[in-house]
Amino acid sequence: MATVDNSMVAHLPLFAGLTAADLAEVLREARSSRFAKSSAVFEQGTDATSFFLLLHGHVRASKTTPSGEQIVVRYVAPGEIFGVAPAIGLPHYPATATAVDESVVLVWPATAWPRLVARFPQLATNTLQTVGSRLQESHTRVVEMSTQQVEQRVAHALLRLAKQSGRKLDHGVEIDFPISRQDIAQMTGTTLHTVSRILSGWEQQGLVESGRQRIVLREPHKIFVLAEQTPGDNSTR
Amino acid sequence: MATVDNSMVAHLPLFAGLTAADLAEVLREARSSRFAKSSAVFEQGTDATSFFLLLHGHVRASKTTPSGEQIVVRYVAPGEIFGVAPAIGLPHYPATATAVDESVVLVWPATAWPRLVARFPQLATNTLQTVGSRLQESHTRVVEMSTQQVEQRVAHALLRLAKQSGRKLDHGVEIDFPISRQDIAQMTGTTLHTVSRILSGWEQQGLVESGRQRIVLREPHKIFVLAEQTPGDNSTR
DNA sequence: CGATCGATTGAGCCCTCTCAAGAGAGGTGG
DNA sequence: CCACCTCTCTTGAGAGGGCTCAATCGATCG
Repeated sequence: MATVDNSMVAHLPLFAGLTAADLAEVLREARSSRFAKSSAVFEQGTDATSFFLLLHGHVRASKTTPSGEQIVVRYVAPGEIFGVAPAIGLPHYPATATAVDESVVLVWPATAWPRLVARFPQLATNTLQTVGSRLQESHTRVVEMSTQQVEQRVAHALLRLAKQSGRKLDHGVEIDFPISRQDIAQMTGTTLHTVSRILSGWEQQGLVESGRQRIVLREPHKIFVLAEQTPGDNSTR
Repeated sequence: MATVDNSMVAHLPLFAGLTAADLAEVLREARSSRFAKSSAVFEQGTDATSFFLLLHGHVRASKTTPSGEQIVVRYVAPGEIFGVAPAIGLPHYPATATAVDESVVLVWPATAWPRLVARFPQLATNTLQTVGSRLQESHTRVVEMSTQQVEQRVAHALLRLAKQSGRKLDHGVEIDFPISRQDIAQMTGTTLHTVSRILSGWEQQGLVESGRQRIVLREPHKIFVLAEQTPGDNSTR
């Protein structure tokens, strides 16, 4: 296992306020690990024995209900921490993490967390900010699911994915990892059929260009307008 | 402003790991404040100048969308912290906090947070756990909104409220603060009309007893069964 | 005792889900 | 390299859960 290149991760929010020496000390406890496309990094319900930082690739965090339905919690982009169950005191992972790409992650043993936090309190503060912004995102999602129609929710979801993991092409912005209609349905609380119909409609209007697990936003601004439009604006809900 | 009674709050998770002397030092920076029923503790979008700990009463955190729709983020019970925007690095409150009861809170100035955390790192760790569990709750809500029908969501919401703020009566469990059909609708992503119809139905079956801003669960177990039942269990969603 | 706010309930509609087929794309093994 | 197989996507038809619109009732409070 090679030493991690410190300079690559030094600027990440997780390590804000740490000196180079501190960083080296933190990284010394981590090992890096590679995950093939579609392989699981960890499974919902299993012991939370590690926490992670994504270096390359993309990871999908999803939850499965007792009755077998799945929902996508979030997509993790490079530079983000995930599997933070140990940091928030959960003995088991509340979700499954799957590499959707060939992915490389840093892995710390859960037992390192208390030690690292005691030594570098900044880590706790930085993680608190990260978890806090995820809480905001989750609340945003609740608001959207409560107040918007499916088409608006899908539009918002795609815009967010494009912002987080978009690759600029000359004819638009492409979501930088394989994503299916089913995935989008699980992000927006609908069915793959409805997502398919919506994307087909957008395709005919020239808003998107999409195929098998692949979506290009051709007219992000028009999609944004779609996302914001309130069909029937009911303020009493 | 009287000194806060330390023994009342010493056992709270926020202060876990602090000595009595530490606690005194933390509390010295807080003042206590009273809020009348229906008054705002803080408003969404305003500067996050303080963070709070609820001592008595109940506080509703709600978000308003640009188009005027409201959703209830959570109800705060005594002993919980709220308005933690300063701790998670938000310059403005992302929601409005309203006392639904006559309520008493401890108030710290936002500027105290960095100082307190530097001096007592345990505070950051403890807050991280709190924010983490709220993230879990929010995800649970997303899962429910994605996979369950309105009746199940209402059942879950009421059971949660009863567990968090239920008062045992001889004929059931009463939600310990005023809560309207509208509030429940805003917690579950539906309309007050649908909530009203559901509760009317339950009332006829003897599951609940309810009135103006008042709900008693007469048969918590039967409501639990209702909450878990999956009408049409669709595992492909 | 009037006014305001919350709750109830009916009627009709529509957005989205469910059920059902089928087509296309990509991967794989012989 | 081709045939096959699987996985994803598409699309139609029909049904229904919950929303919208509308009106009324009841209770609480000043």
